[in-house]
Amino acid sequence: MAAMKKSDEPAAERPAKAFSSEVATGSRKENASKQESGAPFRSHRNGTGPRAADRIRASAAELFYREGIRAVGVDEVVDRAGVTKPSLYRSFASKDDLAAAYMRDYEANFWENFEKPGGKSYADPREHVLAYIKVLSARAVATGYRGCGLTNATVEYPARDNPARQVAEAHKKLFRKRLRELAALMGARHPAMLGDALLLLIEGIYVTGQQSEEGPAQSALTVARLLIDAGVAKP
Amino acid sequence: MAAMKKSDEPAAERPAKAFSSEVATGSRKENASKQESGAPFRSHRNGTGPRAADRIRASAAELFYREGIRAVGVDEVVDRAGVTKPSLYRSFASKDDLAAAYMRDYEANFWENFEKPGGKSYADPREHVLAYIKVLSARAVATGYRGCGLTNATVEYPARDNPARQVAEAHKKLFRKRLRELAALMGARHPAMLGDALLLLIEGIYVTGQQSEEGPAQSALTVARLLIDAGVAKP
DNA sequence: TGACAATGTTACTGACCGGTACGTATACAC
DNA sequence: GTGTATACGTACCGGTCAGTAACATTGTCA
Repeated sequence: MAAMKKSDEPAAERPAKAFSSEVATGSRKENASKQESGAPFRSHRNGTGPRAADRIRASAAELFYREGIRAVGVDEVVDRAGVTKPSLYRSFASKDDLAAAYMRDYEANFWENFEKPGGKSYADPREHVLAYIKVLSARAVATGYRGCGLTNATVEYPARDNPARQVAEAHKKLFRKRLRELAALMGARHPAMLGDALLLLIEGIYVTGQQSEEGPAQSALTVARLLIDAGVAKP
Repeated sequence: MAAMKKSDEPAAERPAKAFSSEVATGSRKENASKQESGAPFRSHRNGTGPRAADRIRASAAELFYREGIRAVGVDEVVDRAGVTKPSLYRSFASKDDLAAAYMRDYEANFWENFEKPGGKSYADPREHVLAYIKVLSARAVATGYRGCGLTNATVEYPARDNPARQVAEAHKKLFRKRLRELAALMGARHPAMLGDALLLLIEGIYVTGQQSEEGPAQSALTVARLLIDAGVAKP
């Protein structure tokens, strides 16, 4: 029932380029053709190419992110992964369990993106946060942006006991804490409030970014600067 | 195919107390019991109680808002409405069409709530926006809050051609325009930017409000004041 | 009273969905 | 080589879903 295999491969936060899966030896390229028939995945585990479970994770990551979890059936996931349904249910107890694994992978990837926005580390917390928001808001106004997978999951699954939602909820709690921490490091007069302000702004970017291109995310960086400057200024 | 009956009864924005439907003569009370069997709705249109289509709208509004559109089947909608499936399909071409109607109803209700927050009109645009955010953020930290139905629909339906999404997208465009307008009336130096800042904040409230109670929405009113004051101040 | 509009009743369809029973191929141990 | 564990596929199941067909029933209004 509660199998819960451990995550070792982060899911995609950016829409395209989802497949990665550097777990197994091989490094087969997998361009996003709806149903690759050329170069069929050699079955029965012969050393080249990722295992079924990893292919499923990658397939689920891409499909769940782009179309939503509820909208995607397990058949579509396994088809895209080039495996069969029993392979899915050997590694995951249920679709809900797969969705939870997707959430964990997504979260791991999120923290990479957040802690090193644009691939760079930042010593200054202010520059750190602004860099993240800059990268984020650029992505958010691009075509096909679908927001934060974790946020979207809380919208798709309002029930508290849903496994995917639980991962997402826990993450959001952590994220809030981290932002407050960074606000404190900035020297904010009210770190909790500045952290919350930044969180509201960031979640606003996530969600408006998928409502339309040319959305309000354009203004986000300026707003973030304003919030931070107002929050750390001497009274 | 594209029937699209006109809306005349707004959907609920607050979670509880969804049924209203003042269209027909009667005003039967409808407390939210999962499957009211007492006082069965007198069928065949006898003058008391709302028509089938209205009951369906009300039922859909409550269920779609609380559980999400995809999560609710048409059977559940008609069961709760106390009508039968053919009645649904006599008034709505498809579930998608019903969802679009739900969106239109929701939007009508939204504008009422937005233009008269707490039931009051405001001459001062600053007080107007702040009043809305005050009412909103209070609701957003309450148990069972589910955010904005229109926003949620854009998350549930990423495909641009989905009828419900189209209503939601159009609404968000209008809402952005309205906020920029109010920002201009406040005397903002950059009305477009202040409007966007407020939009990002409000959408942030919607979405974080359903992630947890005690969320960052607590700080929203203070943040809004800060944004407005910074945006209208003399340079 | 009779036509009509609105609704209910029953039963059905075909597609899809999550999930599984069971057989099969490969790799490795000995 | 044979045994065994592992990784995978084939084929299927029962349930649910959106949507429909055909007909019965009731109230309204002319």
